[in-house]
Amino acid sequence: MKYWLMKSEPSTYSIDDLKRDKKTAWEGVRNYQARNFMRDHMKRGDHVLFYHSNATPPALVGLATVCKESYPDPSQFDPRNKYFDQKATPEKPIWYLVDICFEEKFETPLSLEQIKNIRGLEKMLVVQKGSRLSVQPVEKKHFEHIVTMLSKHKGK
DNA sequence: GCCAACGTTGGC
DNA sequence: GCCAACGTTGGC
Repeated sequence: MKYWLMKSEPSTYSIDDLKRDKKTAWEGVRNYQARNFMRDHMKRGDHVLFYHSNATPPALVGLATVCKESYPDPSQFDPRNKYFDQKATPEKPIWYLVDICFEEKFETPLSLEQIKNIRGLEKMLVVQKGSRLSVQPVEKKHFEHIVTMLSKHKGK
């Protein structure tokens, strides 16, 4: 079982959107490192911290799970899509994604500012300066720390 | 293979 | 809106 953090701008796709949809395809990731995590390492049942970037304040806002393992991102083949990639073909896809399913919206988000100031979480990738990765691994101890603090389903 | 120019991310 | 920190592109 692995743990991840996925970023989304709430104006693009928020935790409330995921709550409504129950499930979503994580389209539009165009960074190789993030792609590799999704394509090669994210497994069904892995836990995901949902993060709002470019938000006021930027914060962890909920939990999701990986509910479908990697497959080619369909948006790369669609010329009308903003994520269209001319170099990609269905025979040779470049970009991959996973589906994630809604688990929980935190009653109280955990802001980036708070994470920086909580002893034990200050080493998380997301608070490192210049960490722009939109899909990133999270250490088990960090995940559990956060779930213990925020989740209704503590310690599962 | 280097690296300058450019584009993007995301906190502030 | 600014800009630092990255990642990507493409000429050489």
